[in-house]
Amino acid sequence: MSPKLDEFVEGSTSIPKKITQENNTKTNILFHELNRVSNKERVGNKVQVESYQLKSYTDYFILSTVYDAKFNGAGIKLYDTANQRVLYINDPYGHVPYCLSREPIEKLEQYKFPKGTIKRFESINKKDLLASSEVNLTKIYTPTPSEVPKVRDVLGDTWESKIKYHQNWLYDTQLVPGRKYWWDEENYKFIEAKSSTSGMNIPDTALNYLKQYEGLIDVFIDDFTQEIPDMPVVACDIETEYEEGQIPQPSDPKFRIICICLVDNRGKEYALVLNRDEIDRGEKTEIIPSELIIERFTAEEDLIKRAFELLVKYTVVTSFNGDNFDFPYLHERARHLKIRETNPIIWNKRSGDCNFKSALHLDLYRFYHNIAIKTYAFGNKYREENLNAIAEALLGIGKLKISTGISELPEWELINYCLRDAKITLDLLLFDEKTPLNLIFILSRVSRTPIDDLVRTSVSTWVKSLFYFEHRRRGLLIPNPEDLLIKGTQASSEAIIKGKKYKGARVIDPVPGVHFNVAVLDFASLYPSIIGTFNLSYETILCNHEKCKENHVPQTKYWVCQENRGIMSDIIGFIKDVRVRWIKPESKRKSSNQIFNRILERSLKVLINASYGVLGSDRFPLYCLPVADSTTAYGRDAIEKTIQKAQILGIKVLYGDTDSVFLENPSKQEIEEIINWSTAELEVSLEMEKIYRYVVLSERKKNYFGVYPDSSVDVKGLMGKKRNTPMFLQDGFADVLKILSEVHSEEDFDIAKNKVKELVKNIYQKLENGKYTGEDLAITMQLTQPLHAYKVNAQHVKAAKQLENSLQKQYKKTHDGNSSNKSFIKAGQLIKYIKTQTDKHVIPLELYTEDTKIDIKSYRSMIDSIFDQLFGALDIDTTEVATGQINLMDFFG
DNA sequence: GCGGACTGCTTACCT
DNA sequence: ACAGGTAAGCAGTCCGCG
Repeated sequence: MSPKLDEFVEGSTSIPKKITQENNTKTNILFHELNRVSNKERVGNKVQVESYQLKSYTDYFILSTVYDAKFNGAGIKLYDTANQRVLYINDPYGHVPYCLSREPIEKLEQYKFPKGTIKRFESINKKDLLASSEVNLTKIYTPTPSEVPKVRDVLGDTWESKIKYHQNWLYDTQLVPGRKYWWDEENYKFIEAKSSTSGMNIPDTALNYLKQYEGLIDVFIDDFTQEIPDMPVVACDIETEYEEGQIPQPSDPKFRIICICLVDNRGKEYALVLNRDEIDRGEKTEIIPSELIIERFTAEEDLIKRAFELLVKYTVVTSFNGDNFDFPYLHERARHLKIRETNPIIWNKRSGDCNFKSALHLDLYRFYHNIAIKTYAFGNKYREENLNAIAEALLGIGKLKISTGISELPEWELINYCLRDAKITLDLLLFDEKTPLNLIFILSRVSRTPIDDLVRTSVSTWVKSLFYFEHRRRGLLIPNPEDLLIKGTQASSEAIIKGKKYKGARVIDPVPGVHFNVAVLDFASLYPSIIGTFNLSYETILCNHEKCKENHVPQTKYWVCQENRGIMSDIIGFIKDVRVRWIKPESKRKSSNQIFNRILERSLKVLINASYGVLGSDRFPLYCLPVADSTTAYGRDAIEKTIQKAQILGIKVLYGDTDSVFLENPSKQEIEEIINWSTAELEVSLEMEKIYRYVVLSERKKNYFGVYPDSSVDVKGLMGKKRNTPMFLQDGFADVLKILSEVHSEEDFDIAKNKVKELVKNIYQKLENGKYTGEDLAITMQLTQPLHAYKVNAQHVKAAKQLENSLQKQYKKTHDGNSSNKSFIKAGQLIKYIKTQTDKHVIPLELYTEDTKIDIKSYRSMIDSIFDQLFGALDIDTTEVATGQINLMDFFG
C-alpha cells in the first residue's frame, strides 16, 4: 500500500478516484491515499522535484494549514525533523467542506441551489448548548469551500458556515498546530508522537486542582510539555533605491533592489549587493563581521535569483514588515524583471500576506504590533512599533544611523545598515533562548491556530479558534452570533463612561499623602478566575433551570446555572489554573526548563488576560454581553467586600483599582488573615503583590508613585512619564524621582525638597533663557486617524497639517510643479510639535528654527502641572498645606 | 466682543 | 477591531453681560 507520489504533480487538476470514497462516517473524516508529498526547490532554470514519502516513526511538527485551490483541499505544512525541511503535503484525510442546516434532508432537497453547489447531504446529531439538548442537523457537503457562502445565500440560516476551511480542517482532524506527530502508514493518519521532553511531571498540588477539568489536561498536556523544534531560521531585509518623497511600493516596483541581507541562526550571514558604478565603495569598517559572505552582482536579476535560492533553504523566514514591503516588493520586482519561474514567494494581494510554500514566514512587525503581545508578553516595554524602538527596548541595540539617503550610501555603509536590520530582526525572533519564537509556538498550540495565522491575527481569533476546536471535540454545535443575543442585548449595569456598553471596574478614591510601609494585595487573574469560579459562559448565564435563579450575580439581575459546567468557564478556568497552580510555581523553580517555563507562563497569561476582553467585544463571534457584564459585577463585589473586611480588621485602605487594595502598614498576621478570608469567602485567590517603603498618592486616581525597599521607583500615570510630555520635562521628572527615591523617613523629605526646589528652579531658568532645543521642547503625539477624519482641529492635527503642506510644496518643487496625489502624513504616525506664539500656536518640529518664538507661558504652566502632581501629595503629610492646590511659583518663590 | 461654564474630542495612561 | 475607568488639554459652543 505505497502511496503514488507523482499522481498529483504540479499542473494536474483532476482529483483521484479514491477521494470520493467517503467512508468512515464515525468521525466524518474521509480517507484516501496520500497523493502527493513533494518539496520543490528550483535552482536556476532547473526544476528539481524531490519526491518524498512520509515515514513511520519520524517526528513531524504540524506548522500550519492552508486552503490549496489547485488541489481543492487542505494543504499542510509539516516540519520534518529528520531532514530539517518543511514538507508541504495535501490533505491525506480527504476532508470535504461543509456547513450545517437545521432543516431535514427532505426539506433541503426542495431548495433550488445554483448548479454545482451541493455535493451531498448527511443527517447528523450534535449537542446544542443553548437548547441544552441533542439536535438533528443536516451536514451539507460542497465541492469546494467557495460554495459554502452560496448555500448560505439560499438558505439564510446556516451554522458553522463562516469558519475558514483550513481551520475547520484542523478542528475536524483535531490536529494541533505546533505539535509533534507520527505518520501511521497503516491507517493513513497522523498520530500523536511521544514527547522526548515530557519529563515535566505535574506536581500533585497542581494535579488536584486540574482534576476538576474533565479530561482537559489529557488533551492539552502536550501543548505545555512538548519540545519546540530547532529549525533553520533566516532573517531577511532588502534595500531599494528611491527618489526624494517617493517611497518604493510593490504596486509600482520601479526602483532597483540594491542590497539584500540574510542572517541565519546557524551563524551564516549573506550580503547580496548590486554593483553600481556611480556609488563609492567607501571604507570597510570594523563593524562588518569576518564571517559575512559578500556577493556582488552586476545584474539585479542575478541578485534576486540568488536571494530566492538562499531563502528556500530555510524552514522559517522572518522579516520586519515583510508582508507589506520586503516580500511583495521582491515578488513584484522579480516579475518586473521577468524571473517569475524561480519565485518562491506567494503573495496574497487581497490579504496582503506573503508566504513561502517551503517555509513559514513570520513577519515580526505584525507580531509585535499585536496589542496583547505588547502588553502582556512584553509588559509595554516598547511604546512605538517600529524596528528601531522595539529592538532598542528589547535587545538594547537599534538600527544603524546613516549619513545620507539609502540610494547614495557608500557600499560598505549600505551593507552595514542592511545587515544590522536583518540581525536585529533575527534577534527579535530568537532572543532570550528563543522567547518570541517559543511564545509563537505555544500560543499556536494552545489556541489551535496555524502558526502563520497566529502571527498575523489578534487574540480574538486565537480565543475563537480555541473555543471552536473544543466545541468540535465535544460534539457541540457552534452557535451563530445571533443565537447568543437571546441572552439579552441590554446590560444590567450602566457604564460610567458615555457610549460604553456596561459597567466596568471599581476604582477607590485615594487617600492623598505620603504613606510609609504600604502593602499591595491583588487578586490573581481576577476576571479569568471569576469566569472559572462562578461558571460564567454563554449557555450558563440566564439558564433555563428555575432553581438556578437563586444563584444570582451581585449588582445585576442575572443568574448563573448550577447544574452544568459552562464551556467557556471550563476552558478559561482550566488554562488559568494550569498557569497559576502548575506553570507559575514551576517557572520560579531553578531547573533546566526554567526559561521555557517562563515563556509558557507568559503565553498562558496572554491568552488568559485577553479572554475576558473578547467576551465583551461585540465583534467577537461568541460575544455574550451578560457574561462580560457579570464578570465585572463579580469583580466589583470582590474588591468592595475586601475593603469592608480590611476595615473590620481596622486596617486603613489607602487606594485600590479593579483588583488591588493598598493597605497602610498592616501586620503579617493581618495580611494573612485577609488572604485566607478571601480564598474561603470570595473563592478568588488574593495575593500579596508588593510592598512599598512609601507610596505617594495624590487626590487623582491612577496616579501615584511608590518606592520599593531597594529604592527602585514605580511610577503610575503621572504626566512626567507620559510620552506626550516634552523631553526636558520627562528628564526633569526623572531627576526629581531619583532624589525622592533616596528618602527613607519623613525627616528626609525636608532635605529632598530643598534639592528638588533647586532642580525645578533651574528648569524654569533654562526655559526663560532659551537653553532648550527644539527636540527638548517637542510634544510627541500620535495621529490616530487620517488628517481629514478629525472633527476637531487639535494642536497635533494643526501641526500635522502644516507639515503636510510643506512636504507637498517641496514635492512640487522637485517634480515640475506636479503636486503629489498622496498624503505624506499617515494615520498612526507620531507628530512632534512645539508650542509657539505664531498665529496657529503650534509648529511641527521639522519647521522649527532658531527664530521661532516659543510660547514660554504654555511651557511654564506645563512645568507647574507636572510637579504639582507630585508636591500636592507630598505636602500633605510633611507640611500642613492644603491639597495640591498650591501653585508651584508661589511654593518655590 | 469676551470670559466662564460646559460639553465633546482626543490622547495616553491604569487594571 | 479584546474590555471599561481616569486624567488632562484643548476646541468649540452657549450664555450672560445690558
